[in-house]
Amino acid sequence: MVSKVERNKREKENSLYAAAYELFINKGINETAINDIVKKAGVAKGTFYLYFKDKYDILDKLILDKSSQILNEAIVETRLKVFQSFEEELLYFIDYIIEYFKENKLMLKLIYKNLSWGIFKKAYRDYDEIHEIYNMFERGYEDTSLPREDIEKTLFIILELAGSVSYSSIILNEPDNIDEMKPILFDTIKKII
Amino acid sequence: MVSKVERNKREKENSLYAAAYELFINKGINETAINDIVKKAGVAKGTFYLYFKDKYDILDKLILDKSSQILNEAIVETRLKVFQSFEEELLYFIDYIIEYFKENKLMLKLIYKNLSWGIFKKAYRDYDEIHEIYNMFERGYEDTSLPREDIEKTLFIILELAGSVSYSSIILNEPDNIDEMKPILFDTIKKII
Amino acid sequence: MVSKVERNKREKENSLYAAAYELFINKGINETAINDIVKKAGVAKGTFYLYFKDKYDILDKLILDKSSQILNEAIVETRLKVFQSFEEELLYFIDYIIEYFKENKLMLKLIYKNLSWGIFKKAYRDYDEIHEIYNMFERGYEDTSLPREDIEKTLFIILELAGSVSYSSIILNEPDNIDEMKPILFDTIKKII
Amino acid sequence: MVSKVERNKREKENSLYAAAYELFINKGINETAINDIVKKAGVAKGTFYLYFKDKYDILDKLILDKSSQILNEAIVETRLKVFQSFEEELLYFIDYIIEYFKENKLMLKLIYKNLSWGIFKKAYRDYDEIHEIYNMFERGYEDTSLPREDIEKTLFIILELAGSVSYSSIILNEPDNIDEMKPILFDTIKKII
DNA sequence: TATGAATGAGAATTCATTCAT
DNA sequence: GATGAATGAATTCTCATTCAT
Repeated sequence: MVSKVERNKREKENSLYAAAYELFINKGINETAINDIVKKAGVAKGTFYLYFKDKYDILDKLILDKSSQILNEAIVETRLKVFQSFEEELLYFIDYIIEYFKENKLMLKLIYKNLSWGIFKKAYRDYDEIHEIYNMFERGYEDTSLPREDIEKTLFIILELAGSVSYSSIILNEPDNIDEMKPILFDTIKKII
Repeated sequence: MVSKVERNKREKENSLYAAAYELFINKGINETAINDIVKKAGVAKGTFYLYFKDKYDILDKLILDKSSQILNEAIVETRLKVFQSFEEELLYFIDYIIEYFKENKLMLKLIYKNLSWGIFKKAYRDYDEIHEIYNMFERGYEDTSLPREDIEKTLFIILELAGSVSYSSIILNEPDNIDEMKPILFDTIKKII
Repeated sequence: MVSKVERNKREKENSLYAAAYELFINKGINETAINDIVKKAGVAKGTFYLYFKDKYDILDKLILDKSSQILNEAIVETRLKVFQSFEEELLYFIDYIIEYFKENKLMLKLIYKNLSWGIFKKAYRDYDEIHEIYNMFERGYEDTSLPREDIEKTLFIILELAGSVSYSSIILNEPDNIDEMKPILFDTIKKII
Repeated sequence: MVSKVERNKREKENSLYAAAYELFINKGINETAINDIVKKAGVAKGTFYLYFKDKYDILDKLILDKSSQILNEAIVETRLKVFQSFEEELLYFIDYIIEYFKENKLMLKLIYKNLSWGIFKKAYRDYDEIHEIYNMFERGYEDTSLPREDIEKTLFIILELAGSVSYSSIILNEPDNIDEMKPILFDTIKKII
């Protein structure tokens, strides 16, 4: 059973997360002070330090949490569908994430600029569902003689490509908006796999 | 003739650039104070504000300057060589930049995290040599029926891909070091064009 | 019961008020830096911003406080006396304030140059005693058919007159010192009421 | 004959005056830097110091100039008219100034808050026309046995009264707007003389 | 006279962190 | 665990004034 005290702790921590997310998104990270976070969260300044080391600690945890969540959602959704080919499956997965970020531009901004592979590797260890991305990809290549490492690297390259092109087109509309870029991006990915 | 005063101004401005670059690279942007910059540059604090609005102003100008410079160098070097094919030419150009950043990791870190396409578009307008990248690419496609815009977008995609993969492998060794990644990156580019 | 913390806060705030007053009076407002205030008050610089927005915030509050205090003192003293006529009562009240400022020239200087009617209206709302001035005046006019508004305006005119003449004669000895000006000022007021 | 050099000097000085006036009026004195003034005037920073000691030097001269000018205008206009009585004449004179400031609120603000009697006495010495105010007043009292000094003081009192009431009603609409205050102000002045 | 780049002291303000309650 | 007043170093930025040209 979770005690009342325990629940209260969780609530405080969560309100800190929620406040920090809101502020990082809207004001930017540099412009957000711990003071702002605790005020918005409705807790005392000292309380922040009971849960987090500093601003970058809560930022990292936030990024990790949000990005894992989105990836997981995309995986779950992809698994629910049936596809004719691996290509179709992969593009559906990527498209799902792109559509998500189209609706959540600010979150994309926050995540993309601050998601380091260091954080991501942690997620890879801790969150089982993330492995599923790799598994899907590996299944797609199981008939080829490509060494396992090269498969991994190719996956990485595709994800980097999709990530950087999406970021640029969604956030900056450069070189064009995401809907114009998608066909070319998808064509390019098809060529790669 | 350039007057003594004019020469003196240039010197101050340049020493500010040099100092800021050194500090941004080694200490990081957040950790560098205007105070640090002027001290290193050997000018008075007020002098900084004579030339720049704030820290981010000098940063933007620095990024623009350094990245244009590198691109230009790569273009010039590529033009000096003779190639059998467009593919060979493009890869030489990309390789030149990758090799440059392999030797200047800190500069890559500074530029990649802070180069916005907004800055870059400015460079595209102001620095003639940058157009040359596009021209090279266009010549490569002159026999195809691809519309001009799609050529542009494809170039963009290739540069984004090369950029993000290089950054990740040079700076973070993820998913592997740059020398291991290069063959796969180049293969991928070949598939795309 | 007032907690220790609460008492401590009050002490800090008061020492800031006292220090600011001393400095504004003796050095002038422009010449007083926040630094001077906190040093004199014996608190940390940040503490100032815990209580006040900036220099003009503490100034306004100070002016409001001091002027309300003096007005209140004058009202209380006037109420203690018995007068033959309203004229006598009003002149006693005005004289009380003039005499006070004769002894506190610097305070007069500070208040007069910075007391805006905006601040004063706030005092009128918040400090009950201030209403008493108006009540006294109204009683003096209760037999006349003058509309209420005109009574108010006449009071205003008399206070403006007394204020500006006192300021000029006490601070600048213009056109003569206050003791020479008083008979004429009082004659003038008698003519008005 | 005025040399070209001489004319040029005057132009610079005048443009400094004009710029300072504009800025003092619109931004306030504290918020106006010498930098702002020279920029607006289109002269070099050093030039300012060839003509003025500091910000308060140009301010004083400006105030003196503007207020003398207005007084003079009022005097000239008053002299052009014929009046039935001295009372009528004085009120016309005061009304002229009030109407002027009704149209130039910002100038009133600047002048009233910064016109010290010290400056004004200087004007009294230097500008002949100003004596005319006193002369007009004295003529009004020439049949009385009032000593000269008391006449002067009464004039002073009336001007202070008119000044402070006008300022308050024009700038702050306190206790009412100037058009509502005028009848009472004029009645009061009538009672005084 | 006129210029305007350079100065650097100093003013305002922020903010992470501590710690007594 | 939770609080929030207090701290003061650090940072940004301003601006009057000088002086070589």
